[in-house]
Amino acid sequence: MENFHGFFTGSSTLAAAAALGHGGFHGGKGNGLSGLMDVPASLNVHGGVLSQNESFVDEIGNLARTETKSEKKKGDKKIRKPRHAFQTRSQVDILDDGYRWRKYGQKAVKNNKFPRSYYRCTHQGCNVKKQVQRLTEDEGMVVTTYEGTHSHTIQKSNDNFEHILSQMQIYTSSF
DNA sequence: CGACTTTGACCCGCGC
DNA sequence: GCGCGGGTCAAAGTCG
Repeated sequence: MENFHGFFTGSSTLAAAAALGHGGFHGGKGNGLSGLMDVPASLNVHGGVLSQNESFVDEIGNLARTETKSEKKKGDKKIRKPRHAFQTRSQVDILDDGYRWRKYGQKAVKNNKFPRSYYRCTHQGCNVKKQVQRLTEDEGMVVTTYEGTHSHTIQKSNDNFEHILSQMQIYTSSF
């Protein structure tokens, strides 16, 4: 699972945890979420928000889309950055992973009554994106999809996130 | 006043 | 070609 190299810089614990999930997540179109795998875990996020269930899915993105329009004119490659879906049971959409995110869009998605929010890492030169989406079937479930890899360290104090990680329990019996 | 959010418009790929 | 759906832009608004 080399794709998680550098993912969540400064917290190899989560990278290792994410490596547990080998999802058949067909990203992009259709009911991609149906391919998510559940990895029972317990976690406290944001100090007070309860999480009872989580799952990780990694995807080697192979969709035909370049990142920006400016690059698009010459970019003929169909290579896309790996995307990593992170499913969490939480009452809030925003999981504070230590990075600073700026919201740049929100769209209503089909087959889902909740909108999907698009965020970009505000660190200069870091074009990591993430999208946050709540499931219609279970509004307590939030899916966060990361795209790209952070090329810098976490700007905020790691303490909170490390605390979260320390409380994380990954059950590997399913794999 | 700077950083961030909101929101409608725009762009693009894809299926018909 | 057209319409639809997903993703992004950017101006205006909001907040600390």
